[in-house]
Amino acid sequence: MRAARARQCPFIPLAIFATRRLSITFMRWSQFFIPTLREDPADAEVVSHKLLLRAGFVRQLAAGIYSYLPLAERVRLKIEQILREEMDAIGGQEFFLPALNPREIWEESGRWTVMGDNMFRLKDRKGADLCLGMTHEEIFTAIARHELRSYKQLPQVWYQIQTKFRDEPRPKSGLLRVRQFIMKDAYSFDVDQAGLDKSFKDQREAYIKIFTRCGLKFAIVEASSGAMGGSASNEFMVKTDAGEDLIATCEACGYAANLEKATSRLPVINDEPATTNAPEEFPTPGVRTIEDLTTFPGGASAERQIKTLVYVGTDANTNEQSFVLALLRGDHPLHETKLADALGASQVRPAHPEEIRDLLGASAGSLGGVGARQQAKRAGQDVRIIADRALQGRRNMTTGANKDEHHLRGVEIERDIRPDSWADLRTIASGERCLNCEAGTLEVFKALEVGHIFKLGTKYSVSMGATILDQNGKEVPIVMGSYGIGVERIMAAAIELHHDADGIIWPRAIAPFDVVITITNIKQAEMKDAGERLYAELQRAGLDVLLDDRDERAGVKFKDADLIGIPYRITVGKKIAEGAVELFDRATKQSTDVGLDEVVRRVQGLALAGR
RNA sequence: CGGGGCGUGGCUCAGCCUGGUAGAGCGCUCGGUUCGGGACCGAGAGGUCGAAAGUUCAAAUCUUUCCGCCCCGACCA
Repeated sequence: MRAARARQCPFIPLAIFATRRLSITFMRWSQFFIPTLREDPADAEVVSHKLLLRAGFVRQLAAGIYSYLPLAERVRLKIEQILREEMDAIGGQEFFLPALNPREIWEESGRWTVMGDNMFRLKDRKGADLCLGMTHEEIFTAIARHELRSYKQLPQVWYQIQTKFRDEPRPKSGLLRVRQFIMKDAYSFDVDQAGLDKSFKDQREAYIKIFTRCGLKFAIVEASSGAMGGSASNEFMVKTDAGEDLIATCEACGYAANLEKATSRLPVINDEPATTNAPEEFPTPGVRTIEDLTTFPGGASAERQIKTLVYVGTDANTNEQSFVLALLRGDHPLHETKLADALGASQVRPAHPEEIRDLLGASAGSLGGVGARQQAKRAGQDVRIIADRALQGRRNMTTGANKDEHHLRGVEIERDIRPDSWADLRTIASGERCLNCEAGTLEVFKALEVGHIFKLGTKYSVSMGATILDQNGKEVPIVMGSYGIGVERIMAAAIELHHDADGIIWPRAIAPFDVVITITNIKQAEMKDAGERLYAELQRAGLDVLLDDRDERAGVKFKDADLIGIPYRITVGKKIAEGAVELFDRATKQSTDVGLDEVVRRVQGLALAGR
């Protein structure tokens, strides 16, 4: 641990002289660059953004682009050190790959197109296309395919801590959603699925250690793999209203999933048998919505209706677009990611009104699955019908007739519509029963994604030709995994979780300093001398110490110290006459008198306990 | 990309509706008094009012275009 700390502050172990000089020069508040602000900056909305600005950690350069000032840099280095230690502990080897990538490599995987406008692109002087890396599957795979030949070389776990670029449609919330950020991304290379399972498990356990050490409370949830491809993925989520994801958790059994994946148990509905053996059309003038039809005479309650949504999906492999009808129970909202996943689509969008009319001959509000295929065929189109599982076995339902202001009743889905496939398409809601256990109820929370691990499988190795010879001398694609952590998001999440009205309360392991010494009156020699002595002793004890030697009133110093969130403060004041100082705990705001001879040991014990 | 808001000293904002040539608080500099929870008094420095074009005798203020930033939505490995 000591060696690790030394690496983080390269000058310390080199020479005693250097240590004293540099430290004494740069860790004094009077010279250290900490531009605190008295008022909340106008542009900041979320707590972490406000505090990072106010406490002098960051400054904004452009939308979603931030400069990290010395305090933030120190936090960054501490987080990265934890990342390195935990990656190294599971056999990870650190790389450093280019952020500037040629177009060709991204075309091999197909993601030059898939990434769309989210990718920053540029041309060099010769006119060749380049991009700024959003993630590094392609580049690592390119190295693997050239250099890895035999199963004997596997497994490999490669990682880097690198800047990523994403042209977010809407950067927001300070460091939570930015266009340039630092990511620890790791990639595993295995011979087979069993190897991947092991690598994935190693990463998962390392992630638990990392986030725990960083002072975050988090949930591990099942998630969609999305454009990354692959078979399984887990997200590491911090519950906070500043987050943009929604997750569902079950207190009873610990089930947790992103809403894009979450399922629940619904009460069984026993339909009355249909009175007819075919759907019956009836006029519904003025009815446009599910709601309208619930109150229309001869209509149906929402859970007895079939909602029909027309989407256009882009195939993830061929990039071809096609129409799809998504069928849900009338009172169930669609989750678009679930639809995309079910279709194997890279993206889906609602069809435009004209497209709908051309396809089905009616407008939204009167659409239905009955006869939709034939309608589409007449229009020279194909349409795939995919139905939510909650509709399975339902009969005597009501839905649109594909004829404006007409509906059908007595619809039996399996008989009258015969969907091409069934899938979980609906968005679940808080309070629904957990599917994973008997007793639990699901709660939905807002959460911030701080890490995401994927079982990629052979998506990249196949498309990019990364193969090795297995034990039988047979050429097989390498089985890959991909594992990311957002460094700034850890920083911001820690603040979202740990702050009060006075400012940040850093978790000890990632605080920019372990302790701040506040000399209440710098002009009093006795206080100043005692502060200086403590400063030197604490540094010698291996702590990161900030000495507040500014010629300011005590109140200003206390406010600033609280704001920037150093876990411990030693106040050198009047009690110095009796040989005592105060030890202030930022988190609990408890202050205790401690003898000068004892304070170094006390602080050392407290601060290092958090490592 | 759709909707909304905002751009005025370093920061937070007023002035704009009703044109007449720029203000406050905080911060900063100097002097003095203070000195354990963002002190007080006095004296200062600091602004092409986001940019361009237009209207006008005259534009921070009115008009047009553009740029930037924030929020909601869409989107989001």
